[in-house]
Amino acid sequence: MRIVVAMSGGVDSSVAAALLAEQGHDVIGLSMQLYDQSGTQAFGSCCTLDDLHDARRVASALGFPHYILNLERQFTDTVITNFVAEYASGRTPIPCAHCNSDLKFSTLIDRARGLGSQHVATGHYARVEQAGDGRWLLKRSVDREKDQSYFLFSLTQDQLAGALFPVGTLTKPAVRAQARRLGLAVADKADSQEICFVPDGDYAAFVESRSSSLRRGAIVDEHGRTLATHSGVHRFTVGQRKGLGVAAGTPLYVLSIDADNGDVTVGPRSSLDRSTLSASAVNWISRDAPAEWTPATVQIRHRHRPATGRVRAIDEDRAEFEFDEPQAAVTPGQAAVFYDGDTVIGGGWIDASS
RNA sequence: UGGGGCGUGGCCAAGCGGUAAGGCGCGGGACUUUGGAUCCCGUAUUCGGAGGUUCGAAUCCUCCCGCCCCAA
Repeated sequence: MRIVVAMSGGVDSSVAAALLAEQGHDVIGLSMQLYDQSGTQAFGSCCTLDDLHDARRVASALGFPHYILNLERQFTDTVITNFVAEYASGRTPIPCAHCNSDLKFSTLIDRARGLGSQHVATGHYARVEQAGDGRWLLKRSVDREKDQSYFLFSLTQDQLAGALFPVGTLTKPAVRAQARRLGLAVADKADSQEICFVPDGDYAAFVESRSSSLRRGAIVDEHGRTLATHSGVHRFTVGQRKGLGVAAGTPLYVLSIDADNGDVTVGPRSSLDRSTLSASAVNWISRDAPAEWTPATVQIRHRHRPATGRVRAIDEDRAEFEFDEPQAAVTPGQAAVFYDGDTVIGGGWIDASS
């Protein structure tokens, strides 16, 4: 069948494309150009000119077509706009999750259809399976260390129906081994990390350059006493320890951020624990929204060890989760993804905790 | 300028004659397709200043400088 593969230029998507091509599929490689690269500075880790070039080389070596889509405007309108707005409002965004749902599995899938393909493959470490009732399931990858199902929680049934994750059943070492076997030039390329569109990792400066409403304010303790001032709520995230610039004898962590008055409340690590969370824009995948408390595990950030507890839907849009054991730093803006074993039940964006 | 206390790295702070603990902060690294966390490493040739005593002082003595408290 004809399959469009989203190629970032990294090892994973390259191997994904190569394996599908090797299996005899009619592969078309697509790469997304996401931001202006007129500058010569070294951009982050994904989708740079060099990466696009790497993707092209892989496609060329394996003999399938490769096209570059200029999605700068869409990327700016969705991912970057959301990123900046979230930070400006005192929340902590996950651009990768938005990139997946807003670009890779929406815009890209549209282009795929235009190319006569119903399928989009990526290099994500996750699995898609169809249940007996026809429902599409999103599951963790075989390599639990690399699992990226967390970033894919918002995929709809339609999107999952057309999604393929060829490396989801492989371990990372196996993927690299495949890359070497296939003679791919990217076999030893470093894993990507950090925010791809922030060149030097200074996301605060990035936000400052794109936002007109930066909220300055005070760093206060749990009793409301001012300890210091800060130059913007976007520079903080719940659970943050470093960068507060306040020496208190004992480590201080950001407990909450109030973008309305600019207060960043800090306190000891023990004050970070929460026993419940609520999330909105919840996407239910493996089942319909549960009206009753349902046993589940939840991941509240990438690489968070899943916590046990129970979940239920509050209404059409929202869900709440009760932890068996308190969890530290439940952060608004991050995703809460509910699992039943390896299967994603659903997930949403955290907006409160208690 | 009566009485008392104190001045140790950016902050806090041990040490009170034997050759500068520790915490926080900060810097670097590891980890990581978000941010954060976590872990590891680093961070005062020098103790407000100048003399003196001593084999040897941040630690004892003298003077000076600067803070704080009480009393006026």
